[in-house]
Amino acid sequence: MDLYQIYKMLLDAFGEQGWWPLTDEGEVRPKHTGKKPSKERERFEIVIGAILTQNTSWKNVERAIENLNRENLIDIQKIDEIEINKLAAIIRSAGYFNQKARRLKDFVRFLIDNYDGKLENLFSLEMRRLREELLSIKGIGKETADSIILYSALQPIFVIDAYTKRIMKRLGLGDKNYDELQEMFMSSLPKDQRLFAEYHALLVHLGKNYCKKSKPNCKVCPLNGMCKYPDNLN
DNA sequence: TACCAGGTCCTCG
DNA sequence: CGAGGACATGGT
Repeated sequence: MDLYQIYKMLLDAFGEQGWWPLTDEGEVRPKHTGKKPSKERERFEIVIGAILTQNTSWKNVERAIENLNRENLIDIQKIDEIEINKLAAIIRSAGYFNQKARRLKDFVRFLIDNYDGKLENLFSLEMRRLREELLSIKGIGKETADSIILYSALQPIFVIDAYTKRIMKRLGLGDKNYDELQEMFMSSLPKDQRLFAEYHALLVHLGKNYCKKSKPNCKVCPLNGMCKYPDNLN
């Protein structure tokens, strides 16, 4: 049972997830449409979402993004200009709002200082270099950097999150750290952005609805047959 | 009520 | 390096 077969089982069970959620023109609420970000505004919305969702449920992030949309703040210059306390109040529902307001402002400041305030300039870097640049920004760790690279810059890197770690551990595929898990996925799968995006989304769906931290739904889990702990013994 | 949610930084050993 | 605390809201 290899990682690609697991992918196919999840896709079979859940269908296409349509990540990353994006806000349509004229709307305020992000939706999973499967549409790739084509405009700067859409790419930036993904960056914002990736930062706001750090250790926070997407539901809470969604409200914050709705607020930002209403105020037309999904804009690099406007985030740079707005007073930090006002920004913090607007993203309040996302939790850690003071810290995250600072991180959003740090990100756009970095972009303005080094890349003429344009994501396209930053994203034109080769993937490894892009990752180094993102990781040099305070508040952007591995998962956030990789989410931005995969879903906003559309380059093929595999995102590891708490769900992925928990699922791999429970399946019996190893209690590994971020780098080890990423290496495991990327060395055994075709380096394809679409595949990596869909796979990660499927793992999130599995982790959120089946392989939950407490009270997992092992009985109806599509991976039950190949799991090391099919009855939640761990 | 306590735990959980699509982490990261800082400090300390 | 890895463990432990801080950061904070909203749902169950």
